[in-house]
Amino acid sequence: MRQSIAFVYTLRDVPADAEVVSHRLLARAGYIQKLAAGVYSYTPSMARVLQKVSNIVREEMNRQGAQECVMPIIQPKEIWEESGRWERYQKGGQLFTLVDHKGSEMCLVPTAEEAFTTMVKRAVTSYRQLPLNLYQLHTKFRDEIRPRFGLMRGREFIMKDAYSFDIDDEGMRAAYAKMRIAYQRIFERCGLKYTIVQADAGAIGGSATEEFMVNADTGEDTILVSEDGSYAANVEKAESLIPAGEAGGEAKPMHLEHTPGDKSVDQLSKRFNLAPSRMIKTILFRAVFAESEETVAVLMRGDLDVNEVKVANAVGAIAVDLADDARVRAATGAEPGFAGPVDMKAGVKVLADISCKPMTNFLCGANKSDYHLLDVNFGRDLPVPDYKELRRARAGDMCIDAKRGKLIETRGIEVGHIFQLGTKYSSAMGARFADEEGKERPFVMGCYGIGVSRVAAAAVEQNHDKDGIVWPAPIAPWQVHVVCVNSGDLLMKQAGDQCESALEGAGIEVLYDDRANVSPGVKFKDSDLIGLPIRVVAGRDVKDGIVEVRTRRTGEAAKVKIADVVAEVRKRLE
RNA sequence: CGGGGUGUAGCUCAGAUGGCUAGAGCGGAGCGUUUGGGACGCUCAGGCCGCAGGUUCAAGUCCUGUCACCCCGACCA
Repeated sequence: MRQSIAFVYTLRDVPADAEVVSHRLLARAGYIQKLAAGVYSYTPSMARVLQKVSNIVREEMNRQGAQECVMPIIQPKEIWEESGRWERYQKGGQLFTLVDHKGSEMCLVPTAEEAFTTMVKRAVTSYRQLPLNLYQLHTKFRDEIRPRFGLMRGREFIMKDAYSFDIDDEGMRAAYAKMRIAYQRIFERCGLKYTIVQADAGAIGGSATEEFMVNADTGEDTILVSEDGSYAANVEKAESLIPAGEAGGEAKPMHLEHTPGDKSVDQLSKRFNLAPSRMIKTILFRAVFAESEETVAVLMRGDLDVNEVKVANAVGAIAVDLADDARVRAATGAEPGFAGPVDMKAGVKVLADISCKPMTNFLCGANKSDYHLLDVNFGRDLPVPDYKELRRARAGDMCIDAKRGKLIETRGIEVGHIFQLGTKYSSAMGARFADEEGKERPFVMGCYGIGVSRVAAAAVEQNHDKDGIVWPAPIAPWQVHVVCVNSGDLLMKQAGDQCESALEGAGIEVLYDDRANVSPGVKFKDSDLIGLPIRVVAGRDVKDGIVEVRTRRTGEAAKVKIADVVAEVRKRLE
């Protein structure tokens, strides 16, 4: 492709709204343009990158026996009501909905469990037709509460989504294992360094689920990894071992203490010279359900933090968030900062983290402004609560298997997520088949997503330098950038043309900067920015039949005869 | 949705206390000089100052509303 006629351009200035490096570089190098918040146009060069990623995905999916489909992007409300997700997604504010001319409600799909389940249930009636794994590469829509970071969190994005249909759990696990292998191969082939982590299933549902995280400091997800690397989990899911708290001793009588203004564990620790692990903090949440809301009080040992995802799962809520002051007052009858589990108002669900279980003679809020209770004991002063694992694991905690060492915190970009769904959708939607005994059974499903456009952004996030993008060769829009230093110089022009045709003849994709009247400096800057793996420069040495071949990542360059360009480029692409 | 902020040329931005015939740099067009790291000179084009009201002799500037976008927080491939 010749740059003199290609729609390839670069920007000198960084668009004001570009914050993360992938967004800045993709915009400056002419790969993407923003059309609306979280909505991007892909230029020809970006389309090539997306094609590369898509093809890798396709090959590895097909290799595992999955079959490609194309599903509607606009879907009727009905199937979403069948699965029960219309309400949930709308409540989350993430569903793009529209109404057609006759008043029917539709949505732009955020994911396609319903459509695939419907398609399969209409056509598959017997176990003999199973297993199946169907997928598509298509645009998805989520009206993100806050789109940001360019392609990283768009409202419209390209996703590969796959759905497996099996006879039983064993089949589902086998399908899951295959997808896990496919994903490993895909991300390796894309040249990404990644970590597989245990994850929370969120709105998709299901049991075992893992995320594929591209390692990047700018990632939005926090990951905890054991020192030996064998345990890795999203912080939403992570578990850990913690030192026992300070012992409280034999039960003493409970008493009220005046604690004016002391709302924090720190302040109380100082006032009573009491270790935070001797206190229980009571954190109030608003739990959102499909048709209602509830106040939930979570009891947590004073030196530990609450994991909100675990709270939501424990109560079966769509989401939980910190209660606002009004809700706190309604639940406790006191100002925020003095909430406690003793005599909590009716209607407030009380949960306790398991770390609270051994505690005796602890300190907690009194549900009375400026007062706390000391020497409180479960069973005597308040009912024994429902104990759950609600604690947020932290860096420095011991891995649940202590032999693996302590947990280290890193960050990642979620590019893939695989789920063992079970029969959540098939049961809800009446998707059944006849088994060997002729009995009707729901499909046992799995679902598997890869953010294709996000993979491209993550690749840039992980592969760039001060001058621009450094594409991993397998997903670069072209393999080689041939740069003619001065297209007005006949010899240079001829050498450039020769390199272009020799490389293309060898099946190597070439972007050829043949622009006239563009200074060499500009061409080199643009070339660095665009970031193709190999650069071939037709410059001052062409009079001797020599061009320069340079590797973008290392900057290492060699002078080679024009006749040897193909061989040199091939060597470097390996 | 809550909190903060910004809308002026294709892009990045400047335009105190209202006086504008609206600017700069970059980018673009033309001519010429350049040609191994965003080169130089001359000339030129380019603006419903986000939108709608209002105040005023006078509004890019003040007021009201509205829309869009960005940042910080709760959601996800």
